[in-house]
Amino acid sequence: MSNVIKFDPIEVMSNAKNVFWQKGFLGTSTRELQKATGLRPGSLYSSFGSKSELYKRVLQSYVDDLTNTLEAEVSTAKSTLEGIERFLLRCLSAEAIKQNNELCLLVKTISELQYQIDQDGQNPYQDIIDFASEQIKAIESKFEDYFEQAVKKREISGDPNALAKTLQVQFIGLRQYACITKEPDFIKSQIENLLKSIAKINS
Amino acid sequence: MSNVIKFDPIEVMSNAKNVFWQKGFLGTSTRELQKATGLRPGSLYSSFGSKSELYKRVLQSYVDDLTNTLEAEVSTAKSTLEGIERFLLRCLSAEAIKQNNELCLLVKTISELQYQIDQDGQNPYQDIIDFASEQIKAIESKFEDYFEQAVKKREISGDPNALAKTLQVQFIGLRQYACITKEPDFIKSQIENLLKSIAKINS
DNA sequence: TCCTTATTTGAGCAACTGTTCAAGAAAGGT
DNA sequence: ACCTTTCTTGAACAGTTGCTCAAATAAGGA
Repeated sequence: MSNVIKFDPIEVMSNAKNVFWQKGFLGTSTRELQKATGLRPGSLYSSFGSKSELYKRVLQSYVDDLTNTLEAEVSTAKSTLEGIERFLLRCLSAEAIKQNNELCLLVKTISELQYQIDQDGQNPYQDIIDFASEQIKAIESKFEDYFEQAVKKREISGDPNALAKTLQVQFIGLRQYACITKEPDFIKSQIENLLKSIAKINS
Repeated sequence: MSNVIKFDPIEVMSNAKNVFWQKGFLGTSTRELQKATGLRPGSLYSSFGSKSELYKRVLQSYVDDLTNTLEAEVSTAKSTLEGIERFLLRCLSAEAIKQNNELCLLVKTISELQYQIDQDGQNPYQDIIDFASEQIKAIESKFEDYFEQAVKKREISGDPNALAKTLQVQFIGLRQYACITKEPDFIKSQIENLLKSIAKINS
C-alpha cells in the first residue's frame, strides 16, 4: 500500500486474459475478474476504466503475443514455410489444447459480440469488434507478405493473397475443431498436410 | 385465451432460435426471449421449463433443419459430391450471411459454454455441451457415409474418414471466416475449390 | 517529522437476471 | 348454465450484474 502501484500489471493482464479466454466477455463477471486478478473493484476500475476497456487491453496483449510468436518462428526457421508451420503447431500444441486456449481470441470475440444490440439498435461493443476485425485482417496480411517472400525465394508458386486466405480459413477451422474434438495428433497431421498442399515444390 | 395453446409453437421456436443464434445463450436475456416470442414469462416457463431447456429445444430444431437440408440436397443431386457442394453453398449462401446465420450454432454453443464453471467447479451447461458435441460428431459421420458411397460409386478415391474430417474443418473454418469478412463471392469460390480438391477424378 | 499525493479498500447503488406463482381468463364437457 | 381444466398474465422474488465513491492507507518529498 502506497502512492505507487502495488500489483504486477503483466500478471494482472495475463490472469484477466485467461479468464476472458475461457469464459468469454459476457460470461466473465467483474467479481471473477476481481478474484482472478486479486484487485478490488476500485483498483480495477481506476486502472482500467471499465470491463470493456480491460477487454480491449487483453485483446491488444493477445495480438502482441501472437504477432511476436509468428515473427519469431519465421525468422528462426530454415524457410518461410517452415516458420509458418511451426507457428501453427505452436498455437495448436497439445499444451495449448489442454489449457483450453486453442480458439483464436479475436475470432471468439467477434462471434460472441458481433450481433449484440441494445434497445437503441446499437451494438455497445462496436469498438471491440472493429479492433478485432482489423487485427484479423492484419494477421492475414502478414501471412500474405510471408507467402510473397516464399514465392520470390521460389519456395512455392501461387497467388499469395489466395494462399493467405486459404491458410486463414484452415487455421480458424482447425482451432475450432481442436476445441471440439481435443485430438492433438489429428490436428498435428492436418497442419502437416496443409503445408504440404501449399508447398507444391517445383519438381 | 383458453385451455388450449394460443401461440404457434413452430413460430415461437423459430423466433427463439434467431435471437439465440445472434446473441448467444448468455447474451440473450429471458426478457428478450419474451419479446421475440411474444410469450409472457409464465407461458414460456410452463411450456419450456427453463432458459436452458428452451435452448436445447432450439439446438434440436437446428440440427433437424441441418440434417434435412443435407439429406435433401444429396438425394436430389446428380452425384453425392454435388449434393454436398450444394449443401455447403446453401449454408453459406449470401442470404444466410446477410441474415447473420452463417455460424454453425453447435460450434458457437460449444465455444461459448465449454469452459463455463460455477463455484463448485462444475459446468452448469454440461448437458448442452454434450448434446452439441454428439450432434457435430453425427454430422461428421454422415459426411463419412456419403464419402463412402462416393468411393463405391467411383466418384472419388481416398479414406472417407479422413475426407470427412477435412471437410468438417474447412466447413467450420469457412463459416467462421464468412462471419468475419462477409465476402459471399470468396466463400463461394472456396467451396468450389474445396470440392474440386476432394474430387480427384480418375483421369 | 509531517504533509502531499497517489493507490487501495469495500460497502453499497441501481439496473438487470432467471424464475415463480397466485389470480384471471376462456374453451369444452356435463 | 355451470364447472372443470388448462393456459395466460404480470407483479414480484432473491440473486447477480457493472460500477462508484468516500474513507483509509502509506510511500516520498519538504
